[in-house]
Amino acid sequence: MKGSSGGDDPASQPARPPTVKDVAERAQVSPMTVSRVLAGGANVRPQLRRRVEHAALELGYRRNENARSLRPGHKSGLIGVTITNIANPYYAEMQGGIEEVAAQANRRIIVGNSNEDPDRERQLVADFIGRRVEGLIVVPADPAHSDHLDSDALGGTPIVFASRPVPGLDVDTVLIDDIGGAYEATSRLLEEGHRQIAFLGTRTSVLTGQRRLQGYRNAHRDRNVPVYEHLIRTGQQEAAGAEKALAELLVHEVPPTAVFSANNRNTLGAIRAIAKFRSAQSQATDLRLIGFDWFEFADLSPVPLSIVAHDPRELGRRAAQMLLARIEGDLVRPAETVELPVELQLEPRGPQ
Amino acid sequence: MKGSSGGDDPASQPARPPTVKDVAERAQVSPMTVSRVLAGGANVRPQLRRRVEHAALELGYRRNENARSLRPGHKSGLIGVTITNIANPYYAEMQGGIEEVAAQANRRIIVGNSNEDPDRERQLVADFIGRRVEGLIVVPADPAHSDHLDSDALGGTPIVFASRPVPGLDVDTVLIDDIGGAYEATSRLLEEGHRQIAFLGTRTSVLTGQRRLQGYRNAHRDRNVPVYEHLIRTGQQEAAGAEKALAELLVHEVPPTAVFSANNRNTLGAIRAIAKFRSAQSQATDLRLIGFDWFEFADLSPVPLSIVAHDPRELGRRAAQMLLARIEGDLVRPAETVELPVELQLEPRGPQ
DNA sequence: TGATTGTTTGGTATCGTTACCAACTGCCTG
DNA sequence: CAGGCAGTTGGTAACGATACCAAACAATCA
Repeated sequence: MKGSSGGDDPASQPARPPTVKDVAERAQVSPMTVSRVLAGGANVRPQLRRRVEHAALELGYRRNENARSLRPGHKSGLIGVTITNIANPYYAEMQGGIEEVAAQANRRIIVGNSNEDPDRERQLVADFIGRRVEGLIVVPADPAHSDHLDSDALGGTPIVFASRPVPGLDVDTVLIDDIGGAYEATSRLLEEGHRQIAFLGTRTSVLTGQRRLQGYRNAHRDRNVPVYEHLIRTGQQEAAGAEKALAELLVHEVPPTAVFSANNRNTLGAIRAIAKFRSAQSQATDLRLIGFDWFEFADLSPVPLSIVAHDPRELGRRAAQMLLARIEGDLVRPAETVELPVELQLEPRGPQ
Repeated sequence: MKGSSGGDDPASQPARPPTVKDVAERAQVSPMTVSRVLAGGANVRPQLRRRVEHAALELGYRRNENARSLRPGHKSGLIGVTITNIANPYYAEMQGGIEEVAAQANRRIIVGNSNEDPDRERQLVADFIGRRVEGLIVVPADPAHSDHLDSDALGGTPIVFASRPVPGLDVDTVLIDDIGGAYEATSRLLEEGHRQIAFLGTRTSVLTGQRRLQGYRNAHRDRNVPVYEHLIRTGQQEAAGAEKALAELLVHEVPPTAVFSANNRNTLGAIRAIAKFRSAQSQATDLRLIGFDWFEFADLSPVPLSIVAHDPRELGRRAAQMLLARIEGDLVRPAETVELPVELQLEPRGPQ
């Protein structure tokens, strides 16, 4: 490296990155020879090879991958990822899993935040395809507006849905076993003798929430235990709403003796509601609480808590693996949906 | 769109994405006219324009951005981001802030996980430059091994360091006010009358940790309060280590009456240690605890807690803004270091 | 020595796109 | 009716890299 920053002459050069041609001139060879050296140096005289390597180093030459990917047979090495909310630790973990597998396959990920907006998602996907990504991993923003995710619309670019299904599209999908996890948790509560179990969840247009409610209902049905509809409270996206909802239920004439909360936001609200209710009442009326999703510091909950734990990182890994399988040839295999197992932890443990 | 997936003939075509040439043939015009239509359609007869638009839609044509970025004057629209640990919610938030600002400037981010390994970081940066990213945002893995981040080595690609400084490199940097935050927290404890304040932190090769320790020392120095060196415990990267370290201090002959913990991992360990110590002792010996970093559910801590809160999302935003300023022309302004303010929250609040 | 083989090197064309220029159209003006 | 002009269209070249072929050369054998 030379001492100055940028090109050779700070003033005269317009700081254009060097090309094979520049390296070739400096090494007094043809561009082809430079290309050959950079490709491994087979069938190049050692003397020339050293000269070229030296010139490349001096100029700070880097192959232009965009130009390279233009040539027939070459791929971009990019995988496009759209996430509904990057800042959510759950999806952050998932992205970590995707990146891990992609990196092993020498691919980079290009990430966009759809912010739960299908229009934004459409733009992002269009941009990614324009960059000739080899494949897409998408957390679908809205199953009802997903025409742009149809394989026809993608022109053959492989795609995998992560975390949320899109009914009607025949596409590889990786999900958490929402139904099974909710079923297991509810069953546990029923087996412990509870007959009035509150359900706290998000709005049911989020399919994940819908599936967890279904597991709750299935568990009741299979044991011939009636569901108290007034104990089912959906629509709480944030902790504050969940706290309010449970607080109302606790003073109902038929109050719950146990609570199943369908995600960690609702669990947090439930914990607060129970903690406040306990300090208001003189006796220690501890409600039984099971929540879907692990969260940091779950083991420090001031209220006894069990959780349905799962591994978003593994979800990301699996999605990336399925995508790479498609990319590396298997385009005919029928679309597949994988449901990752969950684990009912009676005592929450540390990070997974 | 046609009914079949991929090209026109599922069997005969090798599923190559359509090009301007394909669209031109179908619309019975020259490639140039197609290009013009796609560029906005100025000076094209409406009839032809419609024919081209129709043909493009039918074929599912998308401009190849890689080919486009090859032409002089055009940029890649990519920003490279390397993070030491994507799964850490702190950096996930930061990435969210970067993406937000980048998206507004119609840029995509391409993300790699360095996993605290400077070699991996070097590879990622090389790859990004090969893809002709317009700029880089890097959380430096190891300040001592950062030659590859020198502006000479980058060949003029603008770079911004986020969250951690690299002494010796004259580069735009966005930091948290570590020293000030630690100073403020420690000062508060001293003003409350505490004279034996434990310090829990990471290994000091992480400069962030080093800066927080400095703030702790400065607060003592400015008030002429001696520091008990045995109360300073660094080297705990995870909660388990922090719990053990504090447990040892609590049975020391000169035990702490308050604890300052320099990051959320250590805070978690401290909470656990204090909770266990409290239940072991019969009396309620509540240690005063202040921790650096906000974390989810901090308000649910079973042990009284104050925190030094800051906003990683804003950090990401600022880094992206500084980078974009460089990209969009301002290459001569001298390198700048910004320290974002922190807030001492005596009662932890919800997410920022 | 001439023919044959193998190695090293460079010229040319191409990937997909678009800037630039040239050519052509139809229309208006002098 | 020639000349000019605005509007429209297509040909050519270039961005950076490299696969393919051909040329030049050295080494080997009959």
